[in-house]
Amino acid sequence: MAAVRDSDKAGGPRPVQRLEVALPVPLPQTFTYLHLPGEADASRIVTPGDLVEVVFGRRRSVTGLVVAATEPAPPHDAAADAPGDGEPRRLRDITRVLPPEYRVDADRRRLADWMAGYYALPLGEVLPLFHPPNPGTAVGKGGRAAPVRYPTVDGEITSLTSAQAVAVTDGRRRLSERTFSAMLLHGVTGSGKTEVYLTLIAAALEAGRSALFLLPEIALTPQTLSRIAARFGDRVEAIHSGLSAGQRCRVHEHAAKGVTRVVVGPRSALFAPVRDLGLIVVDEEHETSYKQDEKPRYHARHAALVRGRECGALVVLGSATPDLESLANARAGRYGLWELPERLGAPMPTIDIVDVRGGASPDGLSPALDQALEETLARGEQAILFYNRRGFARSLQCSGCGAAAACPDCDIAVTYHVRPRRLLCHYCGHARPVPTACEACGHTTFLPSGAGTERIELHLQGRFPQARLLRLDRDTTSGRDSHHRILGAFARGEADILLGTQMVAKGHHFPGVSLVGVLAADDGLGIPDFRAAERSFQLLSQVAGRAGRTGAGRVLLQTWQPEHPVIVAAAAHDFAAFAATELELRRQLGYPPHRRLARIGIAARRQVDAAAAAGALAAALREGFAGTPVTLLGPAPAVFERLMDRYRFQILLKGDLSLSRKAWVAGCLRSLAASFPGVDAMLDIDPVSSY
DNA sequence: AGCACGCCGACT
DNA sequence: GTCGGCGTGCTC
Repeated sequence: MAAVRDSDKAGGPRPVQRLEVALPVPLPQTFTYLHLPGEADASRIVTPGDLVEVVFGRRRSVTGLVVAATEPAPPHDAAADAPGDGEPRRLRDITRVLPPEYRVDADRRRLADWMAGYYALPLGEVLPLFHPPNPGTAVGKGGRAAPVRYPTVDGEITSLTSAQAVAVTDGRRRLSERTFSAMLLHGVTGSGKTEVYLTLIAAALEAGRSALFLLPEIALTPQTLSRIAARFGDRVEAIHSGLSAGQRCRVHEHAAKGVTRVVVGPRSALFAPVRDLGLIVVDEEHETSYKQDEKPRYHARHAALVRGRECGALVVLGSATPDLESLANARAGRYGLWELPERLGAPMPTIDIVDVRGGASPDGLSPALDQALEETLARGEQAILFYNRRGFARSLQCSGCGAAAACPDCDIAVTYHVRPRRLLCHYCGHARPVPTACEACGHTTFLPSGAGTERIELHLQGRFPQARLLRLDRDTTSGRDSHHRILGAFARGEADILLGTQMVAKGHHFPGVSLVGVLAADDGLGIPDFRAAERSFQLLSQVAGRAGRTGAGRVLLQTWQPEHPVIVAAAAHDFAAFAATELELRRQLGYPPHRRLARIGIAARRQVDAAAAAGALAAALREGFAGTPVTLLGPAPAVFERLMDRYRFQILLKGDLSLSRKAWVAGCLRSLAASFPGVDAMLDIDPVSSY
């Protein structure tokens, strides 16, 4: 591993390159390595953009990005190996140069730089998004990745409605201009957004360009993939969670070589190295799953707009319930707007609000919903019931002292599950048997309080014993593909009732469903988050959209707040009314989209440590932001103050943070960790929730 | 972030 | 007596 090979048999030392390499570690600097072109495996001369494999610290193999490289030159003086001043240190050689398919080209490099700056991260920390794990390990050559084949779907729609045609015509024109533009495609459920996407993708391909099609992982159903495969055959490949590292490498290489022209996948698919990118589709653009909830905490929708800008592509954001930020951008003229107001084939379902005040039963079905369900089943039609809490009961209360069984690590009541029978913490996964006696007072009887899908399932089995019932929640979808299996079985009419959590709301076409029942429509409204209303409206609209897509459909919203503007607007299919009310509220409170948000989380094993660090950080930030338009809120204990045996505090920053201010905040967090050992701090730019 | 070194509790 | 908990220190 010596940098200088003075025993070269051809005579004279070999030329060496000095490389500045960005590595995936939370350190701001790059690292210097040496490379000897033409060594062992005839490795080539390296230029910025190449990926290399290096030994780093005690790690055998880390993938890094070359950000600077000297010309190959004979290694002469020892100073070339030493870091300028101070203690001279022998530099390490890189282990390997990855094949050219893995180079980060100029467009993607600009995206990486933007992400590093915008999210205040070292370049190396966004780097893993840009290549598959263990790049270059794909075995075999030629051939397509095996899992791309899906059965094709017959009866493709070939004629467009006039609203679709407007979008497609405008989109084609924008594609032909080969400059960046962004469009918001606002189309109600069943209005044919997908047909617009597919037609535009076809147009991009005709023009010799490539396309990226992003959608939430949960929407990556065999149904969806079949439809895309039917249209684009072997020019399309999908990325999803089921792919092995080797398969991911294969997709990556095909995209880089220009064989694959369309890449479909969840947020991570945005970084696929497709050539001549002309179109990026972000379907269900309001979905919060586009925000990654671990480092790097980026938003794929935002990053998609930047990638589109960097390569002159058309970016289409589609939703039935656009994110209010996207709506504001469209209204401000930063995005164009296409609207598909009409549902195809069937009218919008009628939505009735059912006031359950005073009549709440633990089983969750009002007389009105019970009757509607009975009638639906009698007609041989299908129903979906939505209740957004899994388990049997929200908590298990001691009937002696009233204490609810708690998680030892989270200061949260554990949920009572019947199958299997246990107490489960929904935050950390802690599970324990149901106690025979109260841990606090010794009483031996308990009260299951608050409903869950298991309890409702039990009730339905008793009430409609002849009905075939499927339950869909995280507990029934633990196995591979069980999620798709349950949805597929229901779509084929193999069950009469689908009961579940928000999983039942997400993009699936159920032709036989004529009734949707929402058991607690106001459930999400009490969440202490500024986006609670928006989430609720989106969820209610989405689940309502499952009803009657081929015939007459009916939706019942059970609620304790029948006059709540979110419930009223959802029942009236009135996105505009919801948006008007909510945007005004956001304006008054200074929340997005009127002002931007950044959230700082501080966590420590001991409460005093977290509190002290949060206080010190807030004081430093307050001082730094004095006289600027940035407002600081906090520090305050997080909504769930203790999770996973860690006490959590938070600070919110409201207002536009310049790149340099973000970098300054990130620096404050790093020095905080240094002066408060055992304290973790993280910065979340544009958080998707404020707690 | 890994990954290894280093010093205090409950077990074969 | 050790196995192993996670504090802390470093990374070209």
